[in-house]
Amino acid sequence: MAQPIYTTHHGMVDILPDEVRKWQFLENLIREEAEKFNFEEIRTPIMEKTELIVRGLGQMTDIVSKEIFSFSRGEDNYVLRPELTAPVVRAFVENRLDQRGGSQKLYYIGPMFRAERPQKGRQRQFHQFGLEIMGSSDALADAEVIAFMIHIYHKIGITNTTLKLNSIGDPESRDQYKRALKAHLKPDLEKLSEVSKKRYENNPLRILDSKEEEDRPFIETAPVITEFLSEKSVKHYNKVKEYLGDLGITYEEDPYLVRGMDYYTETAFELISPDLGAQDALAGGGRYDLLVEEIGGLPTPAVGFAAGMERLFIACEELGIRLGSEKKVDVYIVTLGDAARKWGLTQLSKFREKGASATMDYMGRSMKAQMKDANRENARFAVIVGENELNTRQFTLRNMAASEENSLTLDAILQKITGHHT
RNA sequence: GAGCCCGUAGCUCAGGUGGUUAGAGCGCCAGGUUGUGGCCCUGGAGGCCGGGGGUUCAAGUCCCCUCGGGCUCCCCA
Repeated sequence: MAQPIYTTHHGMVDILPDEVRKWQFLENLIREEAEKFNFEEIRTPIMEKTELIVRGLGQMTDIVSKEIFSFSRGEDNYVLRPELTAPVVRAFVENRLDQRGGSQKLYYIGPMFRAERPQKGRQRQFHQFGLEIMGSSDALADAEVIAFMIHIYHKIGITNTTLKLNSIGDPESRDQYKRALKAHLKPDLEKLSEVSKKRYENNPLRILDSKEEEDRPFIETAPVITEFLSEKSVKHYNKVKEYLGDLGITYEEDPYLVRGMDYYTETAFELISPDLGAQDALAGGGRYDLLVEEIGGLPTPAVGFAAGMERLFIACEELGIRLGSEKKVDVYIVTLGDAARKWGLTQLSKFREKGASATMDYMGRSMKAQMKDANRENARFAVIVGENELNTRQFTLRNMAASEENSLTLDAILQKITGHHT
């Protein structure tokens, strides 16, 4: 096929009208449900200062070290946001949202950017929705965040998921654990995979979710982080599990679950779906009690999650779930001749004012072609107007699905259509 | 960053061992019905066979390069 001159960037896709319908459906659902949970939407810029993302997520993370779209303007370096927790925290601090009192419950929907090699369920521009509760260290907050996440998938009909749960504790117990883990691995360091060798120094925890075959035996015998948790962390983790139990949410504890960003503390979780293929994480999140302070705010505990929207759609497709409705229009004005076309143009607004959607042909096509178009557009009614109708002021109203026609005045037609409508 | 697979109409795909005007279904447009959609029939538009180079009398078909796409590893949403 002849190649188009201009195309989207590798891994970035156009969302076309037929697809947008399901996006709007999902976005509306998220907004409705988030409002029910009393969350408020926050929108932040697409780009952020590089320093925020590097400090927030951690220099050594995969995202920062190799997946960032960055550019500079003058002295300043920017990145296209790869996730939204750090930007939301920035906005929280910058705008002193803590001064609104109580805990802040925020949700977001929007595009993120990561310069990875695209594959199924992975794009360079992708979309996430998520929420953050800022200001509470209570396990109730963890439970609510997880409950909302699960709730959305259940609403849609995606129920065959696994919630993986872990606690990575506070920094002190994590340091102790790191030391123990390194001590455990040290004798066999040479036998570990290349990636793991590198991580041994700068990010030993991530060795735990290595999928390299050669690492498996050493991971299996490794100490488990839960044994190193402080009393406080254990208490928190137990509370989270207790609350999830109260909510009837089942989970699977996974002591090897370590999340990709450095800012996580205590609770970590991921929602996995068997319908996604290689990229099986639908959503993930956790607690980040130190991030606000790290970024320059007052010490503020927080917890949140982010979910991939494209991945949610993939799961829907696998499960045969259709989101959103068919396109349709209430009225299609079919005209014959110039006078009728002019009449049609001026009458469209009458229908629109009454709350009905209305359209007509713009291409001067035959009546047959217009009827065909009305059918394709899924019109509920066709209003047919030619010379006869203009003279008698009696217009033909055709119910497309029923194939019934009546000759009526415009007022009667308006009433009939909008009556049906409300 | 590494591996594997694939590029023929808008879409899904046919085109044995190279052979003359490159096909089908769906979709699109028009006609059959001088004022009536979906079904049916007929016709039409639409392809530098992703691009470049090579082999050959002859390349959609064989070889090389390149671009684009898909999947996988790593990691994440």
